[in-house]
Formats: sequence, C-alpha cells, structure tokens
Amino acid sequence: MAQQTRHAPNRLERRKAHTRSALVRAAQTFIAAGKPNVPILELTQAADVGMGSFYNHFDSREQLIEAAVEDALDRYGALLDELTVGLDDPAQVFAQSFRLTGRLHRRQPELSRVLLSTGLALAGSDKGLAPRARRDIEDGARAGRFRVRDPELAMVIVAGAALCLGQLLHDHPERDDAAAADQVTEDVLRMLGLPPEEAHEICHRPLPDLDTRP
Amino acid sequence: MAQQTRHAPNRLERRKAHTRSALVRAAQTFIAAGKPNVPILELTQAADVGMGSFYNHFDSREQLIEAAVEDALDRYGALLDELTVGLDDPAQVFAQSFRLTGRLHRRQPELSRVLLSTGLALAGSDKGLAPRARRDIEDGARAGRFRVRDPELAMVIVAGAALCLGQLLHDHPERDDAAAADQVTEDVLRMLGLPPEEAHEICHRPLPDLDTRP
DNA sequence: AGGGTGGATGACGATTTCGTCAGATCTGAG
DNA sequence: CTCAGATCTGACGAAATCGTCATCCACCCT
Repeated sequence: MAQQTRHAPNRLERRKAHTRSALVRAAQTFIAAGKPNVPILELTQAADVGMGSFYNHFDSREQLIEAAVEDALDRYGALLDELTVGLDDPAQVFAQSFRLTGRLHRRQPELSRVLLSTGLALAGSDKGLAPRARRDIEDGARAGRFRVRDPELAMVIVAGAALCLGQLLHDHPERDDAAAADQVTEDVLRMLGLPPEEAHEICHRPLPDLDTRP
Repeated sequence: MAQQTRHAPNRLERRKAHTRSALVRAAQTFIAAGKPNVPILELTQAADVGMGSFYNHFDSREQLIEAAVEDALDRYGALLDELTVGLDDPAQVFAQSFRLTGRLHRRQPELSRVLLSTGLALAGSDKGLAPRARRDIEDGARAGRFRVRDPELAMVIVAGAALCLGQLLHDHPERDDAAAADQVTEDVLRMLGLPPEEAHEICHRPLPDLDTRP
C-alpha cells in the first residue's frame, strides 16, 4: 500500500503536471499579449498539447486564466518573500518590495504583464499582491514608521503607482527601470509620511542582484 | 446652393447621428460591464437598432470601441473644462479636477468605468485625460507651485491614484466618495511638493455642485 | 407630386469556435 | 510480458458569430 500511494518520481503525475504547466504558461503568454480570449485550439497549439488536453484539466477558459493569474501571483509573491527575508524594518521591507517590483517589470515582462492586466481589479481586493502591500503599510504604521490616516486610501496610491509604473516601463523601454522604480518608491514613501531624507536614503541602498538568480 | 449645403435641422443626419449615438452608448455600457467582446448582434439589440446598422457606421468592433472611449473622454474632458473655468492657480486647477474626477466616478458610473477599463493603457500616453494632468503638473511646476523632479514619474502616481480611486469607489459603494477623493487629492498634492497645510486647505474648498447639472 | 438618395433592416451562407468522444499511447504493477 | 488505469489526441457535429446583400422606408429636392 505504502508503495502504491507513496509515489516515487511518479511519471504519470509528472506528465500531467507538465501538460498543465504548459497550458498555464501559454495562457500567461496570451494574457500578456492582451489576448485573453484566444481560441482554445490556438492556445493548446501554442502549448504544444492536444486540443482535448485542455478539457482534461480545465472546464472553461476562465478557469485556466484564473489559474494562470494565480500562478503568476504565487511566483511573484514567493520571489518577493525570498528577496526581503531577514529585513525587520517594515519601511525597509516595503521599499525593497516596491523597488524590486519595479525592476521585475523589466526582467520578467510576461509575468509582469499578467499582473498588470488584472492588477487594477485586484488592487483594492484581498487577492494578489494587495494583502502584502497592506500588511507592510499597517506594519509600518504600527511601528510608527509611516503616518497614514486611512490605510485603504494609502493603498490606492501604492497600488496605482505600482500599476502605472509597470505600464510606463512597458511603454518606454528606453527608460532606466531601476532609477524609475527607485524614484517612484521614494515618492510613495514620502507620501506615507517617511521623512524625505530617510526616504531618499532607503531608496538608494543596494538591492539583491536579480541577474544572478534563475 | 446655400440652402442645400447649409442643412437646416436635417432629419436624415439626425437619424444617422441618433443611430450612431445609440451604438456608442450601448458599447459604453458593455465596456463598463467588462464585456468589450460582446457579439455584434447582442450589441445592436441593446442599442435597439438593426443588425446591419452597425456595419453602416463601423468596420469592426474595435472601431466602435475606440469611438466609444473617445466619446467618453470628450465628455469627461469637456465637463472638467467647464467646471474649472476661471481658475488661474495651476494647483487649484489640478486639485479641483482631481477631486471632481473622484466624485464623477460615482455620479456617472458607466462613463467612469469606460475610462477605468482603458485608463491604464492611456495613463502614460498622450491620449485621454493624461495630457490634461500632465499640463496641470507642468504648469504648476513652472509657476513654482509644485516641485517635481520628473513630470513623467509624477504622472505615474497621479494616473495610478486616479485609476485606483475609481476602482476603490466602485468596489466599496459604502464609502463617502467625496471624502475619499479629497483625501487622495490631498495626498497627491503633498507628493507634488505642495506644503501640507496648503494642500489640506485647497482640498476643503467648496466645489461646484454636481447635482445641479444635467 | 414623385423620382432619387441615404439610411436601416434582418435573413442567409460562410466561417469560427466549442466541447465531446472513441481510440491511441504511455505507465506502473503483478 | 501482460493488463488495467490514467492521460493524451484530434476529428467531428453542434452552436455561435460574422459580414453581406437585397430590400424597404423615410426624407429631400426639384
């Protein structure tokens, strides 16, 4: 019994996971390209999978898209977690996350554009990266680092800045994404009540090098 | 000759305009509902016009949607023009426009949601309300009212705040839209370098009463 | 008054997209 | 080696959507 349920490197499961993953990746590509309504056939061909395999894994296109967005969010969140581990100052965590998000817009354009295209709807909700930002803001407020009257209205600015920064970087590839991200982060920090000098300083600390990771 | 070309209240033209207008309004409704891909037939039925009339006026759905967005932008822009006429202080013009935009999200939800759904793409461009905001920011900077390093990056925050404020008001109808708009405007003004007291004062001046207009 | 024109209409054939299903292929266990 | 179960596959009929076109109506001009 143990041998049956305790699958070793079970090839069946891996094949299934591979197919599903291919579909999710393909969906992300189309979402990023602004074509979330791509025909199923075209999508499965892009994923190099049979037409029917789609229906083995999902009931509808909406379901796949939801899964694709969730996957993108998970990967983005995990990356931010990993890159901000060990920081204890909430302002520092927030600043680092925001600066990194700005940089990631350029490094992982598809991942980023998936979030962009759904980001507006998620900005005020409890899905996506919003809870993380809200947590950072409230942590910072509790720790006396930020001075915000209404966290939700602060979220409005933060989410909006993140989204439009992504859009700006996408529209203007010639821009220095790191500098832009740092500048916007600094602006946002000032809006959150951090003293200007400190905001400036925090946004010029060195960041983990994104180029050295997978 | 003069009588021919100088059409009096030409009924033919009015009928054509009426049909076109009905299509544009219907399109705006569907865009606002998040269904820009509505079938042509369904759209024409909602507009209460014949199937073929659509093809008399537009070549493709994209063309109609473009026209619908342009119409929404024109109406929004004209409204803001009208409501800020006579103001000479750029900071005042900007603040008034932003506060009014926040309020309009509630008064004209469909018009507003059309802008929301396309706003992100337009935020950094030279279309939509972006040129107006950019003009106000640059005017303010020239007049020494604002202190911005990079107008484009300031735009990032302004556009983002406007978009996410609209989203917030849509998601949370229980919120006091006037208070939220004023608060966010105040935050944005501070980010633009206006002294906090002045920002606060400007955002509490009385506004034209929207309820008294058509 | 009535001929001519611009606009509206919706039925129709063509095309696209959908979702299923029966069979092919692969995997792991006995 | 063989079999049962799991997954993949693409062809197929059904359904939705498209864009056109012949036709009709209302209005304008003479």
